Amino acid sequence: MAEYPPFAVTVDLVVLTVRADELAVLLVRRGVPPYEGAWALPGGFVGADEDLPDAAVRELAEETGLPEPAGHLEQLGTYGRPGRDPRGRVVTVAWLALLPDLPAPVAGTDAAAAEWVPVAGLGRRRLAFDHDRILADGLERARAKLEYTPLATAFCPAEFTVAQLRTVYETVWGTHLDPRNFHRKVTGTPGFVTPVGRSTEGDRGRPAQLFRRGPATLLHPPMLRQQR
Amino acid sequence: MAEYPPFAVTVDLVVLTVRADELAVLLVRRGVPPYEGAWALPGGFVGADEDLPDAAVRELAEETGLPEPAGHLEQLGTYGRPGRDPRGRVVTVAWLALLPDLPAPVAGTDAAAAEWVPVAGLGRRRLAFDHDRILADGLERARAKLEYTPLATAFCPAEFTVAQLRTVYETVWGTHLDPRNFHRKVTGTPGFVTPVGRSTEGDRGRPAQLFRRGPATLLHPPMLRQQR
DNA sequence: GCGTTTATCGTCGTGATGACGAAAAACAGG
DNA sequence: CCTGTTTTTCGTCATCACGACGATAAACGC
Repeated sequence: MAEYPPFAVTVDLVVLTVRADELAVLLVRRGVPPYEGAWALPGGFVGADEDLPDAAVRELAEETGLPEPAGHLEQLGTYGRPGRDPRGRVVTVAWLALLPDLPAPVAGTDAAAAEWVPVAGLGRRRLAFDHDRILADGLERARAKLEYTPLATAFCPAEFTVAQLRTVYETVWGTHLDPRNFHRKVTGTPGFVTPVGRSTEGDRGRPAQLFRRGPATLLHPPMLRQQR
Repeated sequence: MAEYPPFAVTVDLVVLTVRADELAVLLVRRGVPPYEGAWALPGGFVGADEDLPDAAVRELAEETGLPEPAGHLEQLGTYGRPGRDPRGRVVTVAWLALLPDLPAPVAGTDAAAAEWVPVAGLGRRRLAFDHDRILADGLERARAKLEYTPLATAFCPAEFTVAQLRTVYETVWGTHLDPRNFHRKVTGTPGFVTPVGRSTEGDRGRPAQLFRRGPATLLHPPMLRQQR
């Protein structure tokens, strides 16, 4: 293998959650060069004998402090433009994680502290390396996948109401959805959600039925955002 | 960078086409160990100063013998399980290419000759490395993307008839579609196809209008396969 | 008891779709 | 020239999904 150019391989994570009616991404502030002091996606190098999904799960656990989160993790894409890392030829495998709002504070074992940053407020702020592009791709992937998969449930706790699920769609898409039509669509799509049998109490208004995510892996027909 | 484990990085291609009413994948027969004599996806190592898309385009051109094919190329996923290549730690970035049926014979510059192999006939035949899994992922991606993108046109020549496009869908999905409803759907979806103005001649039956692919990048609403 | 809030059920019109009929436009063969 | 065949293209109709609402149910605060 010595005749082939050597690469370093990293994993980077686009970790999204919905908290306080805002879509937020997990970012770290870099404490060492390059890009010292800049915001960046959490990530790290892949071990010599480590599988790629294992490296992503390990980094996710390190950054969120949770052993086995109930969310969703999928490969997003791989970025390897020469010069994207001034330290050398580094190819990064980016992953997209969708998590429920974590009650535990985010404090990784790394020196750099991680923070939830609302994506709406990122504006013109530049991330380190090519992480702007990776984040943009992750957001687009998440928004698109809500349409034809039940992945919005990954943003919710294990048991949730239809209104909570609707808030996820509205927050990720930045749109407003009719509560009645949304309710009909969610409860009418086979396998999307399954009723628990209990209801919420103590909130304002009529108690809502509690659901868990259903067995469906694809929504037929999909939940389309209106395009106008 | 010396403190981080070194990897070799390759690109592998899932190149699909529709020919003779069959979905076919471009495969090469390996001439050197490991997996000597086995079928494998075409691919190769990424250059020391080469971007990943450039490497994929280069390999595609080498294998198909065409400088700039009119098809579609997108990143499929990255596979890096330790042990997937007996020569060492190799991470491969897989790409999915959809091409029209090439009139030119496929003869790459590599020693190993490339061949179109119908995917239906692959059956229990094992490909080298983890290429079975990569091919399966590529097929699933292609089938899914026909639903909500106009990518079926990538399987067609620059000018095509509605019937040719329908054959693509039927071949990739393995289903039968009603010609009248398909015609209504294709011509009624804005931006899917644009009429050329001319028609076919010499074929059997009524001459068909010729179309080019339209400007749309997403199909709204999507062309759903019936699930029953 | 009453207003407020939220969840859930209905209704109605519209547009997309599956199933299918029918006409149009070419050709082959008598 | 006529007829049958093939394929494209246009219509029709019932059904279903969906957007835009109205209406009711079930909690709470006062």
